[in-house]
Amino acid sequence: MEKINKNSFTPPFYQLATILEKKILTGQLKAGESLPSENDLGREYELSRTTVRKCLSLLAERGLISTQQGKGTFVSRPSLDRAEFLMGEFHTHMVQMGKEPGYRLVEVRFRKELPEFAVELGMTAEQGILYYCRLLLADTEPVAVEHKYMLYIKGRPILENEFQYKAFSEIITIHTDILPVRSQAVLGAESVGEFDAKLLNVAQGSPVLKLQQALYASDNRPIGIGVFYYRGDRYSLVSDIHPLKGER
Amino acid sequence: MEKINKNSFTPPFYQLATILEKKILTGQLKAGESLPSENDLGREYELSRTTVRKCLSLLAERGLISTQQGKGTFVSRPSLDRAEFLMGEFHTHMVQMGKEPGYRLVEVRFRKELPEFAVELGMTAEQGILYYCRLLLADTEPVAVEHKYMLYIKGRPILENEFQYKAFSEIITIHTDILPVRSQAVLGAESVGEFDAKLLNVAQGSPVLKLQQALYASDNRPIGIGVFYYRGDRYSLVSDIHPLKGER
DNA sequence: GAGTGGTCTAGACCACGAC
DNA sequence: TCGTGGTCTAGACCACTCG
Repeated sequence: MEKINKNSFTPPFYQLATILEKKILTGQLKAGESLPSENDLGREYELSRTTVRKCLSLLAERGLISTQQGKGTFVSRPSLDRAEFLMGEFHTHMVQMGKEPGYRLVEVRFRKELPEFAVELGMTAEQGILYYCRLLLADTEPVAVEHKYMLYIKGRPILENEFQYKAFSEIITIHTDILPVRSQAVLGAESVGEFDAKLLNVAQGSPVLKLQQALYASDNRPIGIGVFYYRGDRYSLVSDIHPLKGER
Repeated sequence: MEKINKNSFTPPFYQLATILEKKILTGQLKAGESLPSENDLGREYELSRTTVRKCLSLLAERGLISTQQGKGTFVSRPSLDRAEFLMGEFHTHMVQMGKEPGYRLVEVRFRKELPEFAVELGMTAEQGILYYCRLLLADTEPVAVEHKYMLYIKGRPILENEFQYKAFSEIITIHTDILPVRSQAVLGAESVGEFDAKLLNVAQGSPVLKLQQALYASDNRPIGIGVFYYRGDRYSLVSDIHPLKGER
């Protein structure tokens, strides 16, 4: 049996995690089987129960095991064949990809009516809608178009440079004094329409990733809605699942 | 100051998390600011440091705060304007959506050569390739096509019913005796080709979500590659970000 | 050197599931 | 009733950052 090296720079909880992970990956522990109890693991590897639990929660986060109170800890089924796609801010993402992010404000305007899809999401125009449209660039090449609609309440003027980096939820707070507390995003594939195709410099009907985001106030009323169209040939999401490293 | 109710069924670490979350959402704690130290929080709310840390790790998971050893704990910027899309197995996903999942095996065959995109990913045909193609259905309607390529090594016969539910990584292990340990998935938008369009019952060139998955052995060599095309009009991914509930 | 987060221990009580 | 995971405490040592 592999032992814990207490003099290593790799902490014990992490060492134990890699040991258990190996047993799962090599089939010594098979899907559906139960692990030894936390107390047993503690005795076996001479660790406190707290440390064992920290290790197990690490494996649970990665989807390798799951726990059931009163019953035990069990090896999960899939582990691979899973994918997790994270979308942060465009700016951050481009920097990570080694590209120079850029923005071009296409239009800002006050609207009296909402587009149909926003109404379907339960949004109401109330005093009006503040709309803006931006083009997102990578190394000066267009990658995505962004359309945003938010409730217009305060008479505060709009400053162009606000749209450069600020997050949508931040802009909404400034302009409406309403705090968004919940957001929902839907990701799918569509054919790009005429207007957006021109901005993106692609043929009408080209495939795009569509991200529709809705921000909700604490009373569950939508106060801002955004739509992004990402060029299918220039933008994709990546998910990586890899084993724990023996050392950190 | 809000206090911790030690008689509540909601555990203290969770109560503290909702208190701190509220302070962040309402702007009492602004982005970039530092939280009180863990010891201070413990004194303030009469909790042990362990409990305070459990609460902070919950908020960190949700992206609300981040910690820096030796410096402190800080409020993060975005919180909303973030999205997390999880893709599990088709079967599970359909059941969650209240649909009846179904599968139709279109083709299984032995190939001597790999398609170009698989070669570009670094895969080699070696003794040959086992290829299969499935149609994924929801309530008998086609939703996606799946193409899989894996190394062929053992002379083991292929059983049709193996492809019904088993995960790709499992099938690979059975047929090659090689354990995949890492997977990478790329998600994007494309126009569907003639072959897949017919299977999906859509017009050629219709927008589809393309998921390309590669499974790697421990020596970092790709041993299996899969491609999914999901109908853009019938499949999308959803991400929800909501505040902690005061009660559980 | 003082303060911060990161890790670990030993022991306690609770809620749940199974017998 | 017993074994399981879930939570909490009080105290310890370490690694890192900063003045």
